[in-house]
Amino acid sequence: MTLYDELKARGLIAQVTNEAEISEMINTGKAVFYIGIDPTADSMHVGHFMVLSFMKRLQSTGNKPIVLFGGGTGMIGDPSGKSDLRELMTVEKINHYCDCLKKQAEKFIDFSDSKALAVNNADWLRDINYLDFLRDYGSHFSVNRMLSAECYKSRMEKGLSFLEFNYMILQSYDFYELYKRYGCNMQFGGDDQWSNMLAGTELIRRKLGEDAHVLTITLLLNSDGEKMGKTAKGAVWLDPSRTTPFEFYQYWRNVADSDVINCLKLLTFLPMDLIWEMDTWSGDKLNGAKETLAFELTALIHGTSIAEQVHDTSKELFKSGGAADMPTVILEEEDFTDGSIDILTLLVKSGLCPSKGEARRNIDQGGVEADGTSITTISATFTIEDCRADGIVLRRGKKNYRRVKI
RNA sequence: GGGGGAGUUCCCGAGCGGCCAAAGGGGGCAGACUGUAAAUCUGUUGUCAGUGACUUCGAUGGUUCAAAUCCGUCCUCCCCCA
Repeated sequence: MTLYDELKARGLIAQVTNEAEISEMINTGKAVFYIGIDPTADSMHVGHFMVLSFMKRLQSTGNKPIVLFGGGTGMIGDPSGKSDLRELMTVEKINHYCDCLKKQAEKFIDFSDSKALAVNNADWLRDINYLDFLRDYGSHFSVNRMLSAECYKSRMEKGLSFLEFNYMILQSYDFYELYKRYGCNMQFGGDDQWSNMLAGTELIRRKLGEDAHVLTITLLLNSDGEKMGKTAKGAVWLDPSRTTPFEFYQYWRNVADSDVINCLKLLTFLPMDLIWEMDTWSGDKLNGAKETLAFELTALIHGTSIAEQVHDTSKELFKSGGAADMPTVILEEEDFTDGSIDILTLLVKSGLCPSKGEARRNIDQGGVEADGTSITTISATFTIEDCRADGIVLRRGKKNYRRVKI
């Protein structure tokens, strides 16, 4: 199976401008391609991971990736998929984010011996002269065309500022610039970037009369068509200080039956044969596929040893209700009054409940356990002695554990 | 610049000067059922305290015994006209 066929089989490819040429280039390792990442936070999330592993797949057969950090475009903000104007960030913040993202990218992509390139569009965008730019590039963009683009449509009702409207132009200019500088003739990105990316090929054609290509990567959606990689609390981050490896593992361990195979295809590097095999599984067996998914992804991002660790922890926790290694909170003597602490305070201190009211509710509803026994009254208390040694294993609901000790 | 409309608790969205901590939906959380899945059903969903207190309805200042609801100013957004 050629690389392109595999990418296709995995369902990674959403749209392409010219399949024949693109597959030829990719398969022979001749592609010089770029992917843009805008600095919107100090860590990447799952969407970025897909894009990065896509690069990795291509790099492994000799294609040359360019990672473009949006130090310039970050000043504007991409309106695609956003319902509201994003808050403008300071330059310091943008620069800082770029640095953080770059560090993360280096974990996945091999930048040694210029096998890959990292660039920042701040280098050419921030010093643009407005008038010159308008004359040289603005003339190539049709407002009518732009307005019909999918990424602006949704904003036509909510309102779109001129600032954001320019995003597409700058992204196009990036492509053009990279084409000239590095012979970069392909751009990859999330499928929501299709129109932005396409505009770039158009610009290159108009300015240089040459063809450049675009390929979009399937967005990771669940069977209901919602974006995956998000929790109630926010995104699933790659940075362990934002989303702990345990939480990360659990997120994937808990995906719906209908999404496992898709996730395995899109996110892991497991051979397709194995995934086809898993596709025939059902019931409890399919449940096992989720373990594989969670383990594989955690290993890719946090390393094998950490993946094994959280894998074991999860198993112990859910089988026997206890584990040596689980989120632990250390209490201070001051947390106790007269040598004891009540369950409500304890739940809040442990971080299991955000407020005492919430803690009270969880207890009332029979959702709290301490060391395996369910707590039935909110007046339950624990002594300092209880918290010594291994401490107390608190559990809220089915999946939230915390060990508290002094 | 002129005219009109809107800003409500996580989100959407109702809200008569007192009966509003604020309808309804979504989401979240907990319980039952299960496979750490989905679907379904039940409960719950501002904070603190055992029925009461406290802080919320863009910001700020008023009117009133009493304001999310009335008035002034400001900020933000949307629509129409230019």
